[in-house]
Amino acid sequence: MQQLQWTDERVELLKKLWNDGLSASQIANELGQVTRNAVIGKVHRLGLSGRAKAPSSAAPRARKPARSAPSAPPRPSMPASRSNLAFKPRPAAEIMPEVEVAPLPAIDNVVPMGERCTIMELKEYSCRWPIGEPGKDDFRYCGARSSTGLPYCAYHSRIAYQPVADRRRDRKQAAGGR
DNA sequence: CCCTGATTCGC
DNA sequence: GCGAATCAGG
Repeated sequence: MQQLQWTDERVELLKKLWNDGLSASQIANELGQVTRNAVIGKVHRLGLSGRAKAPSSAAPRARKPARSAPSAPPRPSMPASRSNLAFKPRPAAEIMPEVEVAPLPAIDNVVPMGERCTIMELKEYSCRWPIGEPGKDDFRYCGARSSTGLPYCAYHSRIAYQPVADRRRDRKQAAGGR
């Protein structure tokens, strides 16, 4: 069994993705065969850590007393389900806000193909409107630039929040007008 | 709980 | 040098 080697190719991909703003676990998934710990470790060894990081996490830590004793597992409560996946696939209904998703039109076609992206390509500002069936091979997110603080682009924000506004307005009318 | 990067240290 | 274990924080 061949040990993992940080070939120039993989290192360059690592650098690219890291500078691109992807998280360590995302990069780990992209590279494959490595955990996010490995990625982080490599990043530090390469000296390209800290990309506009808050000083809070840079606070000194007490040294570990010892980790040697294998006869004394310190964390027996850790389940064997350690996964290096940053995200698990979720049904669209879980991702979407509180909105009755009944009569939503087939909006898939209005999203520019070029903007669609996988979960790995999502940025902080990317529109998270799901397109297609979660888990399926062609499942994508809208990916278009979203407004500040909103999980969706301007277009999908309207779709997502309009029903809420409608319900609120209707309730208001029903309460007041009677 | 989920996640993030940072750090230590056995290998 | 590598990366799991751990820590500290959001």
